[in-house]
Amino acid sequence: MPELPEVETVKNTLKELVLNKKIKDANIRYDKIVEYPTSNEFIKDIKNQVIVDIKRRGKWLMFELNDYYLLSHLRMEGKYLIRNINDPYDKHEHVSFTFEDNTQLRYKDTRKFGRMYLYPKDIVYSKKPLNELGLEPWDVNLTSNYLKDKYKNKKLPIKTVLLDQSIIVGIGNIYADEILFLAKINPNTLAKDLKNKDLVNIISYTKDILEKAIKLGGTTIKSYESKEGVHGRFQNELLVHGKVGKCPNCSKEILKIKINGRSTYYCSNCQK
DNA sequence: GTGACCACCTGGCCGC
DNA sequence: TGCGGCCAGGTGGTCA
Repeated sequence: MPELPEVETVKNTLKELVLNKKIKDANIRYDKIVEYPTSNEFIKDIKNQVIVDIKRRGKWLMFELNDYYLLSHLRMEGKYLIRNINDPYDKHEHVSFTFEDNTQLRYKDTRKFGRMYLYPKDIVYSKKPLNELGLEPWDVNLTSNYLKDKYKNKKLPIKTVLLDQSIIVGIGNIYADEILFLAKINPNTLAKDLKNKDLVNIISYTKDILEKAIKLGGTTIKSYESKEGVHGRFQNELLVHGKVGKCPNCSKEILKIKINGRSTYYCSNCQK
């Protein structure tokens, strides 16, 4: 999916395109994308709202409106496009927002995994999903002690635990592999068994990698693009994820395994 | 509370 | 060429 850097890139791109636009109508072509409220309420409530800001929390896009927050998760393949009101719909464009200038912001999602919520501003942080999210990578409270406490009973591989959005937000399958490679941690190591220096390294490399990926516009793999025609460049910087061949450190072979059903790439020599 | 497994969907790729 | 099976960057629900 779009992970944190990709969502940040989408956020920044959309801010240039739709900020201060007033939504005069909305259209939901696939109901399940809107998790809350009902489709009818969603359309009724969002009419005449102005997009006053766009923020990000973890992998969630937060469209700040006059009275509401529209939360949008792109999941695996979601993307936003600007279209004209008369442009024909692609079969994978499931939600559209029409502005007063007759342009439309359309949500396109081939696999229909993306989800949206619309909450009044005063309760958005107390409701799912925002109330279940962990710390941002740059949160000053993200310390080795915080991770030690969160990991103390985790009998799961660190690869799996890094993807847990209730601990640290924003890390997905790609960046988890990169973080563990740089921290020289075997992805199968149980989270509870990590040493303090491992936790320090995880925090440090998480910030480094995500910052670098944001600067490069994220990672473009297969279907993900920040918006149509815009490709991230971080895929050129990936060290292990999706690599077959030799480790950039030691020249031993990069292995591909499954951990809890997720493809995982690592070097068995560097990551003992 | 924790962990394993499955479902959600579609399209691309590979082997036969 | 056509078909079946597998795989894909995420998350939530169910069950033991």
